[in-house]
Amino acid sequence: MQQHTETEENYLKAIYHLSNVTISSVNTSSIATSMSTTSASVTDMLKKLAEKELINYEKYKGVKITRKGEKVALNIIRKHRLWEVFLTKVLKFEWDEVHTMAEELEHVSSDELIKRLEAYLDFPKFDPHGDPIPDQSGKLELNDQMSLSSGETGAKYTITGVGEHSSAFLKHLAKYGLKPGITVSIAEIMEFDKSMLVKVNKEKFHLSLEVSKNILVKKYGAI
Amino acid sequence: MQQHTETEENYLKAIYHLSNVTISSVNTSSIATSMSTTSASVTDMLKKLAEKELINYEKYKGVKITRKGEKVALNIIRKHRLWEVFLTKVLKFEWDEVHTMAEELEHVSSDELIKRLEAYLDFPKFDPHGDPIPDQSGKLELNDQMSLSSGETGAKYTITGVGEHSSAFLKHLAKYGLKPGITVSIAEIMEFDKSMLVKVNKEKFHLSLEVSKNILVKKYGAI
DNA sequence: ATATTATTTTAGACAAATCTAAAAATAAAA
DNA sequence: TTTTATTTTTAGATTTGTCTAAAATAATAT
Repeated sequence: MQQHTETEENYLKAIYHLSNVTISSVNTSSIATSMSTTSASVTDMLKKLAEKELINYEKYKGVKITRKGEKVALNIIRKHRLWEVFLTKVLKFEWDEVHTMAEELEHVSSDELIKRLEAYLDFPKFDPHGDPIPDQSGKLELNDQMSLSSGETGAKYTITGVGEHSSAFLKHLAKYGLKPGITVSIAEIMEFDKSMLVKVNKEKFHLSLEVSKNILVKKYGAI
Repeated sequence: MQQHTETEENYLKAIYHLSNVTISSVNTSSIATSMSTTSASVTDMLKKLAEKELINYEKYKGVKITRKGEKVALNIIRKHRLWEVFLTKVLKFEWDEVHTMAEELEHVSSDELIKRLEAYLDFPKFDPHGDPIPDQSGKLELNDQMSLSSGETGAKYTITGVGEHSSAFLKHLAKYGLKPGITVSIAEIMEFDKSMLVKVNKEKFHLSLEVSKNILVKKYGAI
């Protein structure tokens, strides 16, 4: 069952994620960027993945992940997110420091281990960043969230996730105490640069558009 | 800090274990056997480990682990055993099925993760097989246990560990419900083959010398 | 449409860990 | 002390994933 190398799994995960933010097919250089490697290396790997029917690949025409490849990717993502819940909920790590550890743990854990871990954690539906956790068959609950940047002045929102997972961004949010579960209200939206003033328990923060764009929310009370 | 490959770590672990059951230096072929590989591969790796000063190696003369190498080995063993406790105590796996999973987890977990896991598990001193868990500095509590095979007729003993960790042996013991913590009394020792009849809560089992030799115990009440 | 630029692929090399087969060194036996 | 047997090491190949530099293809601009 577990017939893929760690590297193959990482490529599949990257391709899966890129597929969700790409209109047509995923191209070589975007994979190279997200994997911090060269296009030449990516091309080599694409051949291997296509050989295993995990992706559909045509020379010079980019890549589409197959049903089979998607299942593998979702299984890795499932493991990653469950480990993130374990690290924050059980071992009390901060939500902005668990990504790298989960990145390693996701590859070593057997399906059976993960099944038990999931039960032990009481079947969480979302990870600490608000991303949905696929079930054993790969199904995941869609979280119909909006970007804080499209909110209205005076309205109240509860943070449900983030649109950017870099450590730098997460640490930036952590400084303001912003994370999933926290409720904010928009006090003012600046006309000239669309930056906003938000209120969190009496404290006010100024968020640039770049930041508010990547904060995902639901209307307060809509959860 | 974590500058060694997984393979190097596995070799060090094997050499460390072999050192504890070997009078003089560890030879190439015993390492090859315990790693299920060839002597040629072992020789290659020994050069690499010697280069890093993790072992002392002289051509044709075998190997001695250095202080530095021992620290690395003990750190891996620490991780392995703490994960075994987690898998049995928290995820409710059986003691005879956790070895392989721990073998993978031991390499991915950072020292910080393990420190937190250890605290969460309430600083266990022994793993599910009765083997001592090294602390952060590599110190481990010596368990002064004896082999059940050297016990006396009529005496009562509590199982504290095993001298053999193969899955086959552990599953064999599991069939009789024998594991660390269980108390047995020796009903009879057969003269001709040193096999023994032991009593566990009113049930009697016949154990061959091969088996009783690898069951480690303490006198009942001496814990 | 042709020239220029950007992207993608191939070719050839490299490092890690492994293997088989042959050579060298050590240990055991005659 | 030779001879024989065993163990260990070297030599040369293989696999996986990577790289650089060059060639091929596609996209853009004039």
